[in-house]
Amino acid sequence: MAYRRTDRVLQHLAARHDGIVAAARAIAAESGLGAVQIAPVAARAGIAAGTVYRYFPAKTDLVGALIEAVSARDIAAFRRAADAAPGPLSALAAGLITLAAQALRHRRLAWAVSGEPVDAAVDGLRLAGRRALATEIELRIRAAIAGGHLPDQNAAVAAAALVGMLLEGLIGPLAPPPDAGKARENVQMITLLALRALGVVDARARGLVVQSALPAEDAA
Amino acid sequence: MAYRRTDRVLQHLAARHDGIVAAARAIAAESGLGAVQIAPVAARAGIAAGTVYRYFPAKTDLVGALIEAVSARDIAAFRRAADAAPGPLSALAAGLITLAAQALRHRRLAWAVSGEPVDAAVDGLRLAGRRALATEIELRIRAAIAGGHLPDQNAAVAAAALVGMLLEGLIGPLAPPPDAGKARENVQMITLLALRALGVVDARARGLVVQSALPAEDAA
DNA sequence: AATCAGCGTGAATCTTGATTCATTACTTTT
DNA sequence: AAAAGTAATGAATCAAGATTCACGCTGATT
Repeated sequence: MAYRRTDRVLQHLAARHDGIVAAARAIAAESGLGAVQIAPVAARAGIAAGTVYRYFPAKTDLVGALIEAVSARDIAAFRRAADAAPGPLSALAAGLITLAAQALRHRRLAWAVSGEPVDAAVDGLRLAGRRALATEIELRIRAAIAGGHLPDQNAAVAAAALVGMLLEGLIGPLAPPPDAGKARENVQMITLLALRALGVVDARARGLVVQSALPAEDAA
Repeated sequence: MAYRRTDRVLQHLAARHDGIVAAARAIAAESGLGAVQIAPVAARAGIAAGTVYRYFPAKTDLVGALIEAVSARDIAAFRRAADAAPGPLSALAAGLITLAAQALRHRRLAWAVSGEPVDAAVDGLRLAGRRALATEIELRIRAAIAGGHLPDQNAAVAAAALVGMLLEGLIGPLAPPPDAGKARENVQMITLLALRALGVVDARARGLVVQSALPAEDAA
């Protein structure tokens, strides 16, 4: 017997694993999920195509890992922003504006992970991430309703609708072109729409949106 | 010289053409755009695979025709409903509720044509249909703003956001399951969200939604 | 240093569908 | 009914990518 998996080896394996996901992510961010193909990913990660299969049984699993990673990041950002806010309504506002800003910042990637056409198998994976995000939003909506800050309504449907609104309005094919100058403006506009959709009156919604200044955080 | 294209022949050709599109549409409605493949479409249309190419230079063109047909129908329905309404705001309400109802009625098809993952080429085609719809909505939003029924806002972004909201909220992967019993309820909920998003206050929005009874029109 | 287990390789193989094209079957014209 | 031109056919061809695998390489163990 030889070659026990020492720490060093384990670490190397983990690094490879992450490197592959990172390569996939980079490609997705640049050219969409469709461009996430084994050969290019491997090339980018500096390994052979076959090697990818030592880390992921199938391409679907790789894409799944990629989607999960991105989703997790989005949800964490939403939660962080919401938790830092003083009340349920501003929590929602902060969370939504954070999501919107994030989506816009990593536009291509966000679209790849949540909207871009791929295939049925991948779609299932996406669903999980998307649902997790919707659930998170739903929770906050419920809280705001409970606190009397929003009219009573079906929080699940509202959450789903908001997710669609954000995605399509900011990064979908209909969204305004990525004019850097107007990014902030668009984020605010969408957030305003979202808050009003929930039943916040115009004036109050505008106030909430302006209040929640976009933090300039970053991360690929 | 022989075989001039008589009426009879021309008619036959047109029927074939339509039959192919219809077959594609049926398959898309049942199993999504991904299932729209030459062989199955041909089989369904009762012809050989090669024949499809006598009518469409490439698969992309066939899919394009399908998408265009469905989009046109949706836009016509929206316009009809909006035109029949008494004022700009109720026109919007009626149009949106019609779209929502239509999407829900032909759920699979609507998703195939507007949301389902396929490939980049098809995406371009979709864009046209989606954009046409958004433009139509945008127009109505502008009218309502001009009439002082809505707060001033970026109508283009709002329209895009609404389209996303409707699609995701009703037929996207996050949408509530197609519980026939609650269909009407969901349509109303989404429409309510949409109107409020535009800045209509809750109470008024609810009134508009209830007013616009869903016409029981139909068409595959 | 010798040995061994698992890692890495990348060319070859497989799969899935779109697309082509030589051939056959129809329609129309004379 | 023969001629002449189209339409339809569907098996064969192509293309794009995912996946496999026999073999060489490396680090771990003794």
